[in-house]
Amino acid sequence: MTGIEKTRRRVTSIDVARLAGVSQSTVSRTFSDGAPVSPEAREKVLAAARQLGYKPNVIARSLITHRTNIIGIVMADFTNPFYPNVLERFTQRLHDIGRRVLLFNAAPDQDIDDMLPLVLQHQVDAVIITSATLSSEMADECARQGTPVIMFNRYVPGAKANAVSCDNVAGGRLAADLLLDAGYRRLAYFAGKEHTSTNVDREQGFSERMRERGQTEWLREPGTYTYESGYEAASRLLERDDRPEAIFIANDIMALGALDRARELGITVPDELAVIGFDDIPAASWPAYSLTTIRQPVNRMIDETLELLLERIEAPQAKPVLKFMPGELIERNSVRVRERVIDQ
Amino acid sequence: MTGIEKTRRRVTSIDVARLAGVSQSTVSRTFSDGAPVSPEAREKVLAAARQLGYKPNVIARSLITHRTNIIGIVMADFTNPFYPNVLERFTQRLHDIGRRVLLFNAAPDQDIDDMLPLVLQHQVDAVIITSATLSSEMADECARQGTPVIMFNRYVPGAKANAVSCDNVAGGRLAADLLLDAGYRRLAYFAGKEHTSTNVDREQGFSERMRERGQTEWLREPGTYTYESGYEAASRLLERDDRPEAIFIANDIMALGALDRARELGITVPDELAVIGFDDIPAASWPAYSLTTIRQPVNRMIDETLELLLERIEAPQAKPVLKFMPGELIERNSVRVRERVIDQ
DNA sequence: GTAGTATCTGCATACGTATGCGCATACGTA
DNA sequence: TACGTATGCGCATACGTATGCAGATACTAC
Repeated sequence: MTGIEKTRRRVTSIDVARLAGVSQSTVSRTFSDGAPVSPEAREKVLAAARQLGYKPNVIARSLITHRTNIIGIVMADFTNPFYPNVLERFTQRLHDIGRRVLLFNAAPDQDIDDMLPLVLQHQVDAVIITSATLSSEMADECARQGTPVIMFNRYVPGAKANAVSCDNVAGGRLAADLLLDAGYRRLAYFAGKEHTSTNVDREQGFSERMRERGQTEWLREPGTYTYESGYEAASRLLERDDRPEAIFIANDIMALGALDRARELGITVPDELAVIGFDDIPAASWPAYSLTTIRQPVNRMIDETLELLLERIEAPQAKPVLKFMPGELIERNSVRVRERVIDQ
Repeated sequence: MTGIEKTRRRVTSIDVARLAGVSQSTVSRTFSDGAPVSPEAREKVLAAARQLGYKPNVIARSLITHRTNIIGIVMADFTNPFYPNVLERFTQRLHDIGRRVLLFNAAPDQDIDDMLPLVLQHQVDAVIITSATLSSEMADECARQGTPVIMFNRYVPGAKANAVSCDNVAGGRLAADLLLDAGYRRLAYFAGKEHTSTNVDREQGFSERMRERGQTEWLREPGTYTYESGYEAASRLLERDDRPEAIFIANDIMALGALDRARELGITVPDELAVIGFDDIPAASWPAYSLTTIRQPVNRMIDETLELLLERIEAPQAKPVLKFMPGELIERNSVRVRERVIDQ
């Protein structure tokens, strides 16, 4: 090209100003939207900028505007296919509204509280935390500093932090209803990670509804929201004499593990065993599984999260909000079609 | 707490200095590793910082050091389970060496060239591009600005950009050998996205080896590296009268789609049909599929990428490098065990 | 003709931190 | 005691941009 071979020094707004014959302020204004610049000045600046290959330095800009346009996202569980999907959509949507994503990966059992100060040092405009929770002290710390925090798919009942989540209690009730309506009686619940709000709520909804419908006993196996834990829970339970007829499994990826184990044991689904999961990950619809599940309304949850996020960036001190969105039953072939309900 | 209720103004190193009775420089030195500070001064500073809740502002720091400790990662294909895994490991490893990740999501057919200027504006120390390629002009632009770029799992033959990739040609040869050794003769190749280096190389290796071993004809179906495209390619091919005995499929997620379609059609694997994939994603090892595949050495590829990255951050003008790492054949049950080779 | 308004511009300063430089102090040596 | 060296410190400035303010210009209205 006609390349300026300075090659070394980075080009700044001052260089552009000099070349264009205007002040540095005018260059700055040319690259800020609303600012008043005459068409001629703007043109000279843009030409000079093009010639020098100038791009505004967002670091320097952030320092003075106190806005980075960066959103911190803390993500804990990449092995569950539900979350990469969530991350992708968040990233796309945020990109479209001019925000960038600073990604933090919390190790499975790492305390988020250690990670958050690192996030805050970057002066992010807000933080989204998925599949992990925050202590109330840390939530307070963020509030004090004026950085909004939104938890996605988790919440802490007491804490002063915003959260958007699926209505997992209602989802658990749906699952119980579906299995009972279909005529299954010996049921089981495969738990996800203990003490997570998703697991607690799904189990609570399931249990509530079971009792309301006169059921008092069912089996329970612990798990960790991984494929392997679903596979192993199924191993333990399906070789018993009193093996269950139907299982509500706390998430889809565990359910796939359980279905694979059932297949290995020659147990046919849904005749000898029904399985219902939670999330509706892509693999749930694959013919190999055709998993009946409760779909989380991911798009709406993300919409709500972003809306809340933008609100809180404007008004950080507003009162924390919890939003719950209903899940949707997706019937496939891992639960037999429900009998017509005659009595009751 | 005993909380200072200033609540409004953000606390700076000057505030800490005033409270600690030292200069702002000393505060700065206390929070920079190698700098000389007396133990007493350091203690006073840390106490004051704790009391005020001070955390260094990395934005301001970057402005003057010309280092952000941020690595830009551009990721194009979240739906292929291979990549979330890669992203997770990159994020972890970078975190461990004190770097953060600024994440960019390129839409499937979006031109990366439009996205890169946005990345560069953030003064990232380096850029990693996965499952996407860069024009040579953009590569030059990055070089000119002194920002190293490394492509992961893709490369552009002519471009002045670093790349780390699996040796896909060798992988394609492995696949051909495995299928021919096992006695399959009517073969097919299911292609990934055309014009990607992964697809071109895998197909080239496969074709080369086929010809070397006297094969001149095989089938070919186009695809896009998605589950659906594998499913559909299988639909088209498996209902023909001359359907193939064995398929080399350009990646695992497509192979899962093909296996599911074969199952629906009642075609037994590996007796009536063999399938070999590429990547070794987690689902490949699930009993439902038990997919024979060529494993990419992800950990070593990531190690190499990071090593190269750190080198190039120190010396951005060094000559671009291409690194290829061999894949490993993982034999499961989607290809029958190979016959003992008698003649030849 | 003057006053008033609207539009644009440059000056100066601020954002929060890092760091070269010169000085002060402490220590060890002869 | 005098000197050299090493260490710690504060001053001042730099990083690259945004923006309040006042001055300049052009235009309108009276």
